[in-house]
Amino acid sequence: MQTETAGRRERNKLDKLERITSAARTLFAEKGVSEVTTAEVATRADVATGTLFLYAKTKGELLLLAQNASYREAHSEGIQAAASKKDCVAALISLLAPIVRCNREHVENGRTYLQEVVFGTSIEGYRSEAIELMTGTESSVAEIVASRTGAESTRAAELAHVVMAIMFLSLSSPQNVDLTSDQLLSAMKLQFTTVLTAD
Amino acid sequence: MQTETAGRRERNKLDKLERITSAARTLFAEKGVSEVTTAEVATRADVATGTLFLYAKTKGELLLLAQNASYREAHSEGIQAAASKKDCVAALISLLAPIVRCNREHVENGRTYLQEVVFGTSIEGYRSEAIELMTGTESSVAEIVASRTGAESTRAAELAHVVMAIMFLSLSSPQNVDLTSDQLLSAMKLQFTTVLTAD
DNA sequence: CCCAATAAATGAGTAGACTCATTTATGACT
DNA sequence: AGTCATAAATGAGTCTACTCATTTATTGGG
Repeated sequence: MQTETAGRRERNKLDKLERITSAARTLFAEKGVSEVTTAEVATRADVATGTLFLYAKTKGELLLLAQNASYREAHSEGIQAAASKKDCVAALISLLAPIVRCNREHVENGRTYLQEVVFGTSIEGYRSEAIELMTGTESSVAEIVASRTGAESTRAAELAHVVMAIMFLSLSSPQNVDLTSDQLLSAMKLQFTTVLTAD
Repeated sequence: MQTETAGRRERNKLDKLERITSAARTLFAEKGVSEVTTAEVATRADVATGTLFLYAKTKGELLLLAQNASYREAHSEGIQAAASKKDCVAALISLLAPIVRCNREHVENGRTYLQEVVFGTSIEGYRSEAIELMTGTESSVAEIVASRTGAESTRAAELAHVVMAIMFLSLSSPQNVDLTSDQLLSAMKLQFTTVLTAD
């Protein structure tokens, strides 16, 4: 007897995951990761503390769980916005602007998200998902570079890697914590131009 | 009555700092940061746990305290080695090779060091020292770029920033944890070339 | 030399992320 | 329905970085 929806067990898990995700999102947005305890998230999601760690192995994974969806959405937005731009740097900025803005909705959370992506330790789980998102973005960058400058695909891939490095450090650097998204984008634009133009 | 050496108090502090630095260096090198507890370091340095945190505000600062000297030395070595190189990329690799090797003496510690530099929170203390070291290295890079390519100083500074970003991510990326120093340097060289040559 | 002022050291205590032995719920099979 | 096997949930307990009220040491002045 296979019902349309999966079994009770599966539905329960989905429901808990949803409650946890939503609790984490709300609390992190309100107070910032560092001011939220895992116990708080558990309480708000109405699960035991142990249960929380069944759904996210660490507090860092919890942040990734809470934010990955937004980054995915930002990525699609960026792809759409970039499509119409002819100039390479302009296209790159259009592509990355939504990601930068997403990251900067809450500076501390955004920086912690990146920290978790690069320095986190979980092999599978939400970190892998985040890494895939980044890889996907890097591919989009490579495609833009290749199509707008006519560079060969290996060179485009190298440049894409550099572009991602620039974005990563711009968003992470403690020197930039007080900059707005637009200021960050200007700074990034300058570096992209430096890197992509002969002289 | 001003003796040659400072007062007993000052000498005691210096001595404790030396014991703590050395204990941290040894233990971190032996087991890696994550496998060493602050209590262990305190015991080995023969101070109380509370005392440890008088000398380094966090475990991360302790790592910076333990490693900054090595990085400073690596930087001087790099400057020496780069001096004789005419080619820009070759000079950059010579400059940065000692730093990369220093960082890779122990992969986990090296990555944690960088994590601490970028994401740490202490304003003054050993983190500032580490940031100054990085800034100094970036200046050396800028100087090399300016002198070897004839680029204007603003452009050289931008390129230096990019070069540092490439090094930082090369050393931090989880994808690179299994690469040797030489493999990392090759990968970096490729990216430097891509960025510094017109096409 | 003694005393007050100040700096440093101490270690029991706290907070918070995470674990794991036990309990509870679900599903499969008769 | 009843029984077993298995998956999931639970929360008391652990571990460890870090704090802070108390104690101890140093110094400079009378």
